[in-house]
Amino acid sequence: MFVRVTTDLAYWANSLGELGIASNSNRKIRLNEFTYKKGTEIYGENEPADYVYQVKAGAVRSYKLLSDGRRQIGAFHLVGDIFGLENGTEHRFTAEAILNTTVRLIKRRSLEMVAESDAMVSRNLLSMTTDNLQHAENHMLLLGRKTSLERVAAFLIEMDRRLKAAGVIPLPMSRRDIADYLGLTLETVSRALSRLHELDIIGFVDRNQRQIVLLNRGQLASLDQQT
Amino acid sequence: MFVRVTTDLAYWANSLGELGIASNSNRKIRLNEFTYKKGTEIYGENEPADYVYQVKAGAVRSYKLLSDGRRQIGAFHLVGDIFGLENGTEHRFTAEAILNTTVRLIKRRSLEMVAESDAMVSRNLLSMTTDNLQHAENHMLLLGRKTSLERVAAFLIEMDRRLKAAGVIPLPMSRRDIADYLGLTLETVSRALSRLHELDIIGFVDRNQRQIVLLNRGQLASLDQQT
DNA sequence: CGGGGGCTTGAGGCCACTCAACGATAGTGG
DNA sequence: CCACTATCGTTGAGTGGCCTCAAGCCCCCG
Repeated sequence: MFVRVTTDLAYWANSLGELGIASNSNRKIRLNEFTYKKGTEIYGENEPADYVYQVKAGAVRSYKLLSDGRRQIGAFHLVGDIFGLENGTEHRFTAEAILNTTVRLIKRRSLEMVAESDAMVSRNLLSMTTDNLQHAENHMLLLGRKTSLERVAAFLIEMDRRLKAAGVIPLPMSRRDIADYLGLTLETVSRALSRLHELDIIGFVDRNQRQIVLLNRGQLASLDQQT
Repeated sequence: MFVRVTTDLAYWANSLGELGIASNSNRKIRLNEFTYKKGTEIYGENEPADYVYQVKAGAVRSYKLLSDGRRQIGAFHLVGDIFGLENGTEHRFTAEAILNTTVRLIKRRSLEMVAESDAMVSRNLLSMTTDNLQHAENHMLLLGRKTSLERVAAFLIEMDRRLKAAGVIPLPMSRRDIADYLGLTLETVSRALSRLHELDIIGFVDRNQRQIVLLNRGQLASLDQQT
């Protein structure tokens, strides 16, 4: 019933190798790596989507802009995440490095070739797209119907799940990034975090408040009115 | 580069037939039809996803609920649209008929079997999922960052594109549905529509205000701050 | 004809936004 | 190594856009 899913570019590169498909003139398939400095753009909205990316180190934000500068971040990409995978030929978001970030790259065309002959890779592509869709669907509920406190609670729960390191959550993104992800202002995010701190639901570790520890996960979960 | 996409259950049923796969004991693949009365549930969130649906007549809303009743409609499904397609085994939305609605059904398992051997159907599945994802991505921007007037303008533009009939837009859904789609209250939607009417951007045709005509599409588009 | 649902409109309230000030920190250049 | 500056985060005061509550109209439908 369930299909094993390998969301790793290395697997796909291997598949390319096994198929005897060489990238450029090399016989061996090589995953190219590239490092982006903090704050730099990886690709822009509506640019041709020639590559697919996987975060090796660092963190990335994907966002859309309105003409007057209002920004909506659609997703954060953390270590291991694959992003920039589009079905069409153009990127639908702008992607920027939040920290100095190293990514692995694979040519979109190569990936399409693997998918053509490897049903498992093809299934993985669909599965990844579905995961993205599911995330977007849940996020629509958050953006359309949740209060500021519920949004921030949901955000912390998501980040706890995705990047917990020894009990603390080392957030790579700023309050403004969080706000633009949650459809709030940075002040509202800050006030919500202060409130959670007052209530002894979260604790701050470092001075710039980027490391957070969950003191009461149950209470946090109850603040986010899930489904 | 571009692949022809056939988003029609009839095509998939044909593919099943060509593959010699019969549904149940019948030799011929038959697309079952079913009619739901206005307001009835087609499937519920978290129910097993055994079927995929295509709207033949009527209209459908897909939504998520919070425990206290807050509702977020993720999409409206109009004539021709396919919905209920999940990659996992469970539906992620509740689907309800807005009007008396006739749907065509196909077994999910059958569809998976076609996709297994027909690369084109497989591509179509990915393409449909991508379309849904793209819609959700745009909707996140709307829900997170647009004003009430911009949301309503965007809604009218979307509906104009999707169900225009001889210049007028015959909206199947109530103000409450529109509000739950746009992350607003029904009163705010009503006020926005009145405002657009005052500005001579839209006109009402019938008494219950469900038919709308766009008098100035350009002005409407400029009210919705696209990308 | 009576009841109920859908829509509009008005009055008032509240939650998140705006504007502002301030402290702390990290990055920069001398 | 140390000012200097820009950036980030918090907090307070006041505003405003959307929500809440309410009333009334119209139409559909029993």
